[in-house]
Amino acid sequence: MAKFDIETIRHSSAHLMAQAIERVFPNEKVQFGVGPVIENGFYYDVEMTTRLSEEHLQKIEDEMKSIIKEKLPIERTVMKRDEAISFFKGKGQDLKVELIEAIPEDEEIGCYGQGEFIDLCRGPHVENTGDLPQSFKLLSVAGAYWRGDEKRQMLQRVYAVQFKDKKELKSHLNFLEEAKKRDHRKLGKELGLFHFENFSPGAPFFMPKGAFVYNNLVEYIRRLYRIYDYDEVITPQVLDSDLWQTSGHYEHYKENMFFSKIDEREYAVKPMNCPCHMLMFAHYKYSYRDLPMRYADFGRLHRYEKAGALAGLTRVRTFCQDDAHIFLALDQIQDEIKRTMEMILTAYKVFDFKNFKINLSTRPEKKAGSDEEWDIAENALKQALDASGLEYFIKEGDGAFYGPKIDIDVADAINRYHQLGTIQLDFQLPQRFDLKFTTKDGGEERPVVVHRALLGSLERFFGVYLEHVGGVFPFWLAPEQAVIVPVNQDVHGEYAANLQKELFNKGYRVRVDDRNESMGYKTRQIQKAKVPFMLVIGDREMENATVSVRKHGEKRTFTWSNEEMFEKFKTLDDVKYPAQID
RNA sequence: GCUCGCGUGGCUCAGUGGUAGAGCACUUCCUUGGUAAGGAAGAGGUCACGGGUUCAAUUCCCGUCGCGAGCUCCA
Repeated sequence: MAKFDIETIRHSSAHLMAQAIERVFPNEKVQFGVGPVIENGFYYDVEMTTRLSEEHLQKIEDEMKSIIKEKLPIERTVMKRDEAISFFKGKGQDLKVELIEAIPEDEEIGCYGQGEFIDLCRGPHVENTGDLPQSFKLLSVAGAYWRGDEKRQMLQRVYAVQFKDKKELKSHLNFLEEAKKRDHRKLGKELGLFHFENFSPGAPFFMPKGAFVYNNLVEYIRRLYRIYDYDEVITPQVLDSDLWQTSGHYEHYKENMFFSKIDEREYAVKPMNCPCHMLMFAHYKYSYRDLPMRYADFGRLHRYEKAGALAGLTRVRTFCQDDAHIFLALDQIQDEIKRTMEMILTAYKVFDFKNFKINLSTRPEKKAGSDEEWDIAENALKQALDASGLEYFIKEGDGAFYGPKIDIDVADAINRYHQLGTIQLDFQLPQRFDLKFTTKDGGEERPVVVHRALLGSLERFFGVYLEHVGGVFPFWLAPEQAVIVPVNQDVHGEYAANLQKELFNKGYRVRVDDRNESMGYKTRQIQKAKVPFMLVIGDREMENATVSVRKHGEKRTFTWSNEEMFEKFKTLDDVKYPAQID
């Protein structure tokens, strides 16, 4: 199978699927849109009256396999534009005609045919349907706008995965299974961390255990703030629309905001903290000596996201960011970026994210600010990254209109990437709010603003992290760190309760399971709750001042003396304290 | 917002044009147990909501809300 690369195989398989669809529905006018190769497979967009279901997918898949067995030769033909247009018109393939019309006049039109099926295509393809491996699977069908335009009709998009052999296909399907098991929505419900209610779509309800973890994440970030010299502020939830006019959100972001009218005044619920921080900076007069000034804010944000865009904790309507805005002079950018990168990577290490991609996005076509400012800003970001020695990628033209940015995508335990941290330079807001600071020579200068977040949205991070650890929180974050199980409640219960008290007084979250249930039952429950340690206490342990330990996910047990346990717990818990500065 | 699918006790899910069932969880009793379910009994549901068809709707149809897979969006 080394004869063709996987791209070609997937591409030809897309044609194969189209041919199969036509055969499975001989009495129907099936129109084809585009059928490109994507990561792990391919899809084809079709327009037809039958709504494709699971059973249809199976039939199509079977038909594809039989076309492979027919070993149809795949042949390329070239047509002139007019010829191609009338050919596809004749076949009723209006969508294809539209595609051809979009091709420049002087270009020749390539087509590939296999048996009765012929498709517009640039190629390349395998030489024979018999060359195609059967290592594919049709996964799903979903709506997709023709040409990605929400004003055009919606087609049915059939998704498939395809690999070079069955082994790879199987491992990919296993990966999908694994991902399903780790789904944060599932884990959140199972572990009693959070859930949703119909009364407020896109708004998670964090139950006590979930709230504990959530707050502990915030506490960790606060500890970093202490070291990195941030000042936390608290700002209002609802502000007059005039403010959003000034900030530009009213103009650019109105569709995503919640409004309310009271006392004949229009208010908006804040979708971002930045305007509040701009007001704070503008409220007093500051000197160059005060910069950089760092305002951190865990304020609650609300953004109206379209109903169809909501998804678990990854896309919500109410959330909070580990947000901060840094006010600084132009020549302080580079140092500050370096510092911020260091801070971000410190946090990722603690959360056990090992791989990440750093992207630097530069000026887009539609941008605010002068080219000189952009030069300074982009160079500062570049130099800071270069100095850090980290590998990064440049995304040309992908910056925000108000300034360039650095995004960090981290890989989770099953190697899926998620964008978490972001560092964005902003020239716009300081201007809109007419921010100034006094310079050394007594003059005035406009500060630059850096928006930055380490975890991004706490909600989203919670979801990503929950999937990363598969629901098994590390000791320092676990809502329940250990459960003590007395072998016999009457004999060992009191001793267990005393040990629990001692651990409680040392600051640990430990519970005694004194329910009238068997040990096997309790073990199962504790394992399912993914508690880091189960501590069993019976005669042996009472006598020797030890505990029988079972770590989550392990079958074997071992013994710790109480002293060893205290020591071990302390080490594991200390992770939450970031390294101190020199 | 759009397309398709889904919505049944707290959870996971069966099921039916004649108003419902399992397992887990919960309650009580028995059991005093050494590492993934000891035993028994019991309680718990306007079958998401609103309308329509029908003698009869949880089941069929329409609408609303919510969820899921995508599309679009994510200055």
